[in-house]
Amino acid sequence: MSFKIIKENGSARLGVMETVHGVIKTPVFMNVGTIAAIKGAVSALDLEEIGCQVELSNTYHLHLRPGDKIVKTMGGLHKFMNWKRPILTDSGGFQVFSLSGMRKISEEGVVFSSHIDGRKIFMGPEESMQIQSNLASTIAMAFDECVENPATYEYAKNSMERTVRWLRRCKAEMARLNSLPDTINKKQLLFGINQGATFRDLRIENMKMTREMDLDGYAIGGLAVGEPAEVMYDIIEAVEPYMPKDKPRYLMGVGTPENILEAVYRGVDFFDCVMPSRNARHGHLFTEDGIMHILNAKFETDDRPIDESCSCPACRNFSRAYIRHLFKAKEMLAMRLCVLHNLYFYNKMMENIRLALEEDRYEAFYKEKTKKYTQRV
RNA sequence: GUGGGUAUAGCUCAGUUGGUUAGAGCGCCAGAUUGUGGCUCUGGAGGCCGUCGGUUCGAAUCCGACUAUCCACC
Repeated sequence: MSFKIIKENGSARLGVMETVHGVIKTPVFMNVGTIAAIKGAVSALDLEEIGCQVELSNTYHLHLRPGDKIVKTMGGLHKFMNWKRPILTDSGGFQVFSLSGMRKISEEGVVFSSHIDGRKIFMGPEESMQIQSNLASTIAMAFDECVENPATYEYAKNSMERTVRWLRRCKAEMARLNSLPDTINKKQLLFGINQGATFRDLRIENMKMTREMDLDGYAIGGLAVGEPAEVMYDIIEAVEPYMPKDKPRYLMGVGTPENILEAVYRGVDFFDCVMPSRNARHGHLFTEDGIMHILNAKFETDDRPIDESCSCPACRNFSRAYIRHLFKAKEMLAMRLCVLHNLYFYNKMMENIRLALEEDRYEAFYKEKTKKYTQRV
């Protein structure tokens, strides 16, 4: 693995990361396909067309179904879903806390009940690494605890320290797994995750300990969980000076186009978010002219595409009126077209961000786009 | 034509022994959604209670006629 910064505009960075599954140009948005498929009937075949560089899948979900051992038997995630480019697997830490009603956390790990059938499952740092090794993703995420917002200082501190101990165990386990003969991807990379809730000192303390471990990348987790956006930006600014310059930075689960523009400005390279795909399934679309609700009555006889400046499969072929009709009729094609559009928009936005960085005009670019992307169509 | 049933929101229907500004679900209109349970949540608009008349302090509710509609039988 190598990561190179090609250009800097203030804190914002234009970079290139080389992996065993190909090159990733940063800043990048990773397209979320939790269960090895993008929701909305979107396959790996479509991902190329909408400009996806990295696909993101989930340890927790794939462990429960079909089971990581089955994926390994099938030759790993890449072969299983027919996607040759980089894949990042989320560790499952977030899902353990967001999806399972019942869970018990200890130093060893977490006991939780499956959201599918309720059976009890244990997952700790070693289990998460083993699952991700079986999935054979390009990048594995460390197993962490995502603390709820708001959190008390004491809880956030204890949890953050435990996350660091878990990270050490993740690193050791990955080294062991990558040296085994039957491991599919022996060059699997590991990103650590910064925690500490909304407390600047905890975030910084955590980052100092995390960077000691010399990881392949550094993520900021536990944000965009209900705190105001200004708090999120403030935490990024607090942590950024302590993150290694020569390694990729990943802001987990973020966010709106505005959030991404602001975070790139503050030095973040990787993003992922369910927002473009989930909102697409509910008719909430992102366009160059702002946010559009395709279900609004005013689009009933609108013959124009969703976004007249867009070249996605939906905009090249279909009208607002037609897509609105598909939604009203609960036709799956409506979701598919809208998911394709929103992901195309996000990937194109990242491409435009990289172009602006290349041309040393990011600051003006992001201010102009932030204004446009937050208005309504 | 005869007998019986029904008539309340765009649709399907609740509505206590008659008692304030008549409700629900769906639909419609609008908003939310941030390391995904194809969800879920939050607001809003919308009714001359088929029509006319009667009983009553008071009628969606009781009575009569009419109209529409459904079922059965001629």
